[in-house]
Amino acid sequence: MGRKRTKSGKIRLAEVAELAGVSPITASRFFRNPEALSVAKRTRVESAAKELGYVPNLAARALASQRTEVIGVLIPSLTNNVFSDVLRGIYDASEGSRYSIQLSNTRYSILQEEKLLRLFLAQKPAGLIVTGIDQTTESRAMLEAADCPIVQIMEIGPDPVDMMIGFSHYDAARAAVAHLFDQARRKIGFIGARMDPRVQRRLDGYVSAMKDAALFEQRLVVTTATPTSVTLGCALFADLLAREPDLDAVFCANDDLALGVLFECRRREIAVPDRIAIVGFNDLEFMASAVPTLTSVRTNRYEMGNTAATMLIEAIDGRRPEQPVLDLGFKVIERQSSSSRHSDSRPVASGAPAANKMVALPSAHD
Amino acid sequence: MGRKRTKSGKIRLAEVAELAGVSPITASRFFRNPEALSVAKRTRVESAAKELGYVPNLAARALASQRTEVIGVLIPSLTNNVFSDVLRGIYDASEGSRYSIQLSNTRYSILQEEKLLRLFLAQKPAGLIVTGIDQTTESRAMLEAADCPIVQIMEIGPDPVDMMIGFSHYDAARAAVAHLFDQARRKIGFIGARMDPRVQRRLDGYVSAMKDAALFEQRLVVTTATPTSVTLGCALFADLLAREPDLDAVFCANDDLALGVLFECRRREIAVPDRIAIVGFNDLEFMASAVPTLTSVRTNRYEMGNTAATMLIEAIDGRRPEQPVLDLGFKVIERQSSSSRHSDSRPVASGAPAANKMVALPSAHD
DNA sequence: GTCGCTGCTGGTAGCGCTGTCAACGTTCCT
DNA sequence: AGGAACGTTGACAGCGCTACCAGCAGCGAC
Repeated sequence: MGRKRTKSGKIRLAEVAELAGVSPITASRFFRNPEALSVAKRTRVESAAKELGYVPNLAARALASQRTEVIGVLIPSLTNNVFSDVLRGIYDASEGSRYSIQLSNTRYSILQEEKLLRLFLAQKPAGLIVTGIDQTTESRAMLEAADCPIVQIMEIGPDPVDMMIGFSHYDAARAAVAHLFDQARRKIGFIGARMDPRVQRRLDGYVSAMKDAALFEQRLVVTTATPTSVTLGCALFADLLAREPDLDAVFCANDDLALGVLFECRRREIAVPDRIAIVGFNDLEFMASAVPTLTSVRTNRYEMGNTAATMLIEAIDGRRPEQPVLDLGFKVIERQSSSSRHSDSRPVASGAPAANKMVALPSAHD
Repeated sequence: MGRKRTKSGKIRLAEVAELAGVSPITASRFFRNPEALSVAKRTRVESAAKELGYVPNLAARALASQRTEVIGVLIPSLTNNVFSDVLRGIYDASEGSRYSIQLSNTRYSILQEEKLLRLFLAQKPAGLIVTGIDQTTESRAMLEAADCPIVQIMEIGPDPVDMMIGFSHYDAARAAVAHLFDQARRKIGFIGARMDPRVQRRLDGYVSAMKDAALFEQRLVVTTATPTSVTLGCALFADLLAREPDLDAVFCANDDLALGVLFECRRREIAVPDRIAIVGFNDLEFMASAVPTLTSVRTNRYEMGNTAATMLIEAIDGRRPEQPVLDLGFKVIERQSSSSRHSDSRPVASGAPAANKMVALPSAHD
């Protein structure tokens, strides 16, 4: 196809305009608001651009228009599976739009977040996606003063900067504990790693549910600031069991920890769920394939990222959502690891788990 | 810190220059090449910039200098753990440099890759990181014509566009099979998903090793184009076992599949490693915690991304590496799942050329 | 027929920065 | 002493695009 662009690779808007027989400004308008052109000129510019293989110079556009077509995304981790799902949703939503994603990693530090935010804002982004609701005062002020749409993701809270999409980690944890109560479990331990604000809120939910049932004891809780891993799940569970040998269930703040607990149980020949029930959080793919299959709290991570980016783009284009705060809810997916009904020896023709029983439905709005 | 910038948020280089008592161009030089200034002016500009909270306008800089400070990164998947480690390495290396990362997802499509490449190149990136060595002819031509440094990552091959960093998937697979031979395994199955070029080369390595030992049989190979998952590992293993009940080992093209195989063995009460040995690929964190612990081929993913970005940035700044192709090697980490000795993990084979020192995988848990 | 409106088009004037080159002062050589 | 060489600085002229506003038809309303 491309044949004319052999001159020197410098196809400017002016060249397109010349070939189309219009002024540069008309050609410019074609790319920003084609409807404003007469049909005749529109087709002329279109074919001229295609013929020349014109690609707009984004830097010039940004300089002249005083705004960029960049969406800044601040997330705490690039490794955590949870965020890679969210990110995929964001990238998928940005494809086909004219916005590009600029990603930065805060490494779970709100000071780092503040620094990155300052950097982003200086470039006048078209929009911003930030993780969580626990910004520094300074960050909060910058976000509030920013003249672009902003979406906070991963959780919901009472006081959105602008838009917000997520779910209540507190309610989700309470639902997980309630499920274990349903299974007649009483001595329910909690293990958590990293203890970022969202994990902390899961712990808070666990604590409140346990207190409501007058079953809370501090020694049932084992946490660490160390980043999460399966190996860490093994170790934390070992600690918990040493403290509390009568344990009959563990609620893990994420699925990696839950898998570690499962492995540790197997290593020690502790029957799951007969002696100890296990519940994880996030419902990563492997939970349904483990043996026994592992109960978890399903969260809508891809959808969260996708919806956040979609809402943001719509807001940038002037179509603000009628409902700026969106609760995506969660579901407790009951599987063998916490089920009293012994469906243990199932047909083994395939690795696919049997149908899952849903326990709780989307969370309430705050 | 920032106090003076309350005027109107429009601090330009001219303001900084004025406050520092120099010409704008001198102030500009301060940010690009501070060494070119006298010490007196340098400190004056520096403090003026800090006082005003000056942040350069990247769009203006890009327009005037005809180049951007963007490094384009093309990867096939945002979800795969392997790439999130690589990405983390890239982002870590880019921090502190003046380059920012622009990430795009090819979704394992070389046509999509070609399209994205065209898009990137039009913006004159400072450098490019692309995955693998299997580009379309058109992509290859564009890469060759690009006037920026380029690093191909994830594997090494005979004909680098520019720089290249990775390891031989073929050799790694051969080493894995050799390890199984050492453990007196003969009927070694292969399961693979997605079958992208790198997985294909692992299969090639497996096939060649098996043929060398006159043990190759087509029915030992089960593959699918479906994206990988633990559940898929269960299913593929079930297929394999149905075809070949006498199987005594499985080499899995990645660790998710290996975990699925382990779960399926447990479900069917097949003893691992007594009846069937399992070897995975990549050595993700959980492999060391599974019960039994799972043998895998360790690859240096974080280091690959980190080194690629570091090399690229150095090359952009004019310091090209003396060695443009870097083989990061691999190690077969023997664990219980393939060991007749039921021992702890130990490396048994290493694919790194003598010239390259093996650096331990930086903790994949984050 | 004139007025004002709407729809489309074009001219002018930058956006904030850097490439290029010239000019200056100083040092060091011959 | 003359001048070459260097280090340092500044003037100028855009980079490619778009905001803003003006102009100009064509139309209906009075």
